[in-house]
Amino acid sequence: MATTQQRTTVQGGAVRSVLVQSAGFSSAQDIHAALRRQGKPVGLSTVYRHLQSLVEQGVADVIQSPDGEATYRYCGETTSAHHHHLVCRKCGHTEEVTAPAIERWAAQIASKFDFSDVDHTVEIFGTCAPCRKGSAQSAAKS
Amino acid sequence: MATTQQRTTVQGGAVRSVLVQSAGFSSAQDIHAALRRQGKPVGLSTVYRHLQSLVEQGVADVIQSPDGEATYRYCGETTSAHHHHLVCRKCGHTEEVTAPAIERWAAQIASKFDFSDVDHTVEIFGTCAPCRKGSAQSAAKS
DNA sequence: CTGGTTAGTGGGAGTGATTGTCGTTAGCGT
DNA sequence: ACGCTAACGACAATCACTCCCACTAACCAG
Repeated sequence: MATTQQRTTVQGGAVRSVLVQSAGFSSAQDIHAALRRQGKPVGLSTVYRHLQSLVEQGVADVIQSPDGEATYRYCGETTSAHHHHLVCRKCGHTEEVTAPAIERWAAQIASKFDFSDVDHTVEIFGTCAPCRKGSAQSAAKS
Repeated sequence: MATTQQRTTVQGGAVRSVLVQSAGFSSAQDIHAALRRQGKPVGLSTVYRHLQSLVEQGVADVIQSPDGEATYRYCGETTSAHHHHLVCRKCGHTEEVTAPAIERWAAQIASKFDFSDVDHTVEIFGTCAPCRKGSAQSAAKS
């Protein structure tokens, strides 16, 4: 009743599936390209639409890459709780990290300045060991 | 010899001055508009160029606003050290916060997963007390 | 199974931020 | 004051993302 009707479409599943399969964060454009590669020429608009709804449903996370591009990652079932990411800026490999201390700190800071409805973003970028050694990391994206 | 020559231009000073005067984070476009308003029609390219160099010099901070726009803030003299921000998502008021614990935690996480060249972003968004009360805050931006 | 209703689709145009180009302008050392 | 060249600025180009709208196909009766 309350929930708007959601039709299960082929494209919706495809987008979700790509997101699930990809290891780290992928941009909408990446996903669109991957879909075409798989022989499923899903429209760009559709990709964005599904990405947005996945985010709203809480099964996907968005972070803004340093160059201002929005990147998405499937984080649904594994982590119902709030968490953050440690992302390799070369291969895109992502580790999920939780830090209760950070959450507490954020809440503390917020109350200290009397801010309400507090939200926060914490992302750590670095270079993972494999990428550091084999600087020619070309196997990331086929 | 070694250092590249830096010419002190009127426009450079103007951009910097606008950044210093503005309370919170402003987008490049905002700054450009402010400059025109002040009767200094500085070119948009020039604004971006100066903003970038200010960031490189470490006197300005950039964060990506939720809608993907880059926003800049003057953070030079007050804080030579690494710090983060608590931003009111209504009026844009910004508090600077430092958290050695966070820095330590980030470094710890990084070494745990053997990541090097680590960088991180921590931004806290909330609604400050004044904005919460007077929910009809229209005085923020003219 | 069939038909109607309408959410979902797609592609192309539109938008808005940011970058690149290149001839012109104006600091700065001589 | 002169000349060299960094900096400027207007516009074109790019790029991620959104909008529009006619078309397709899911879902629900009958």
